[in-house]
Amino acid sequence: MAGAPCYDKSSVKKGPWSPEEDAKLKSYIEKHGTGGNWISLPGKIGKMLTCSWRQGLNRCGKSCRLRWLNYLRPNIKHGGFSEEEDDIICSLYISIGSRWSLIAAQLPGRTDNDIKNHWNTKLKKRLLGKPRKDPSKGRRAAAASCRQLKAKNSKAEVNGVLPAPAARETTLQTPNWPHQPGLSTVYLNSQDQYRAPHKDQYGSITKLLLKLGGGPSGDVQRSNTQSSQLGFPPPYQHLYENSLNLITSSSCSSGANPFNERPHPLTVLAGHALQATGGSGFGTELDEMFHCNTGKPAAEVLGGLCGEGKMTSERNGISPSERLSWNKLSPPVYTPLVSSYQETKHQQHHQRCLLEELRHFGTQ
DNA sequence: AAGCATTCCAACCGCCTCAGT
DNA sequence: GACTGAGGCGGTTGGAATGCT
Repeated sequence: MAGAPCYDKSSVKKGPWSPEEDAKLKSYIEKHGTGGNWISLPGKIGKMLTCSWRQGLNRCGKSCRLRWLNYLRPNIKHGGFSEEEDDIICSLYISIGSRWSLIAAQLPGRTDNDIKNHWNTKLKKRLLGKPRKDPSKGRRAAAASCRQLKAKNSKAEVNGVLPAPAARETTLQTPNWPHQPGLSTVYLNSQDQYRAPHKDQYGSITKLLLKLGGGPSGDVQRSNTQSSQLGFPPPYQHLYENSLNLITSSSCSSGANPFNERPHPLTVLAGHALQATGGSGFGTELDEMFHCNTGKPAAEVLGGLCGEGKMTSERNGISPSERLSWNKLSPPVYTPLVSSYQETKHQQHHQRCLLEELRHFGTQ
């Protein structure tokens, strides 16, 4: 049954993994692979035990999977996030929200859990303006480095491989990433179908963007750029621009509509700006375009989206069946805009044109 | 030095989606 | 189409480490 525990809670071990457990799991997977079934993996490990490991791996399959993916898998990096990585994380968070697995896919060696922790403990506070001391200084950071080094080396020792001193040191060095590595794949994972937002999926990004953009009473500096018109103070404009660039690169390189799963960032940002400015934050051109396509002002079309994630069929004026099919083709927010192109032979081309148009308004 | 507060992160929990039947 | 099991994901938590007073 979905959601049911994958194991008998009373009989499996929980809590931190011991070096012995790590060694058992790592050794088995390196020799035999996962076999495509994590649930049965602990049992398989028990059957192949040698004399030196009389006890099986008394862990649930999910726990094994998590441990492998987040810690034991080769080429995993922990800590030491570079500024480039921080930038990418922030930009992608603004673009797609808390989809950590997608963000992690853009940062080789990083796990979704690591990025999530990094965001929650550092980046979020930094962006939201909570003052912090330089995290690279202080006892805690130093101790963390020591812990990390110790863990790395003890792991290697468990596996019978003691890294050379030079190798040990390099494990703590900040990785040197190219500025925007491999970003064209962020939306292109065929497994990543559109998923309806659940819970308050947009809530966190709503708060963040409102904070960045200033609220109705926020003291927001204005400039000639659309990003600042949308309410972004200069320190955060580059994040906004970067998020657009990331999405744009995805779109251009694939030829597919990269926004099948999520609203265009401009749309989200525009909606938040609308909320933040009480509906007066939009240029008349964009408002006219929305009205021309939907018969409704941009405030009505976009404002509703941002608070609720999805628009209702009643609001965007299409039938439930049409809406169902369009859910697969484009995010709900675009339904009223792109529906006028539905009859054409080159539907995707027109969608891209429309997106270009929207982006044009966003970057002018 | 002691005690409380805060930070950090590994691991767990529960929900959702998908594939197989 | 309904059901089931497994994988995957994001939110949350427990507790150790560290900071602060």
